[in-house]
Amino acid sequence: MRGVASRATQSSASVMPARLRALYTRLLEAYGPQQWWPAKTPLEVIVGAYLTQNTAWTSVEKSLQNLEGRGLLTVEGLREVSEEELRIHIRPSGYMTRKAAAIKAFIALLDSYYGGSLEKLAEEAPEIVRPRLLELPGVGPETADAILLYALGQPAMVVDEYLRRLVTRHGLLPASARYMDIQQLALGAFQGDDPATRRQHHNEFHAVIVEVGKRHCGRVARCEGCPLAYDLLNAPIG
DNA sequence: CGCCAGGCCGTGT
DNA sequence: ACACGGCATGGC
Repeated sequence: MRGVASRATQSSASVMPARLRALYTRLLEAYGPQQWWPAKTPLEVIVGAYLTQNTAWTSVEKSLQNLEGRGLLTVEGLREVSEEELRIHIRPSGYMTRKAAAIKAFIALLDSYYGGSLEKLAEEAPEIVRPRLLELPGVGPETADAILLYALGQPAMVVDEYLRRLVTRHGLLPASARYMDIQQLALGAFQGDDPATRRQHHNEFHAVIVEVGKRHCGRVARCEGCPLAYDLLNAPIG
């Protein structure tokens, strides 16, 4: 017997996902499908996911071009390049020491468990892949889920700072909500859909959330060009 | 100039 | 378990 708190939680468990889905629908109608991730290959998605950690995407693009121009945006290229040289190429995206080591560690995982094949990695069950990714240096829950969803085609749900603000500021979850709390809520918003549709919604949700964040013009004041972004992300708490 | 960007990690309570 | 600072660089 768990009392009123339990009943309140169970009630929230059904209504909050519906409210979140309504917010998602508004965003999608306002901004349109985003066709994410902005990359040509799964490996480019993965490298981009590392590089974009706390970093503007424009900076990531510079690094990706540095790698692409030298033929290093391949598994073999990243395997053969020295970590020292890799640092130089990814320098525009910051944290070059950590990120170079992290990317090297991913290639090492790919080689030791999957024969250097991203296809084999994608065939592995996400329940196995996610914890393996999380053991890697420089991979937290958001990077792991971004790789699962956008590079490996799994129905993962990415929780970023913008989604956290969306759900807390609209009172769907308390400000103390953790990553997995928010992820469970977001997964619940689409659990009625068939798997393929669900994966597509997960894809578009994170994509449109980031698009809103990009257009938001800073988090303090209302921006003339993006009133919807302000309303959805900077809504009064509760 | 100061703040921020599509986080993660080590350390101190 | 949780808060907090450091990590590097470039854009605005």
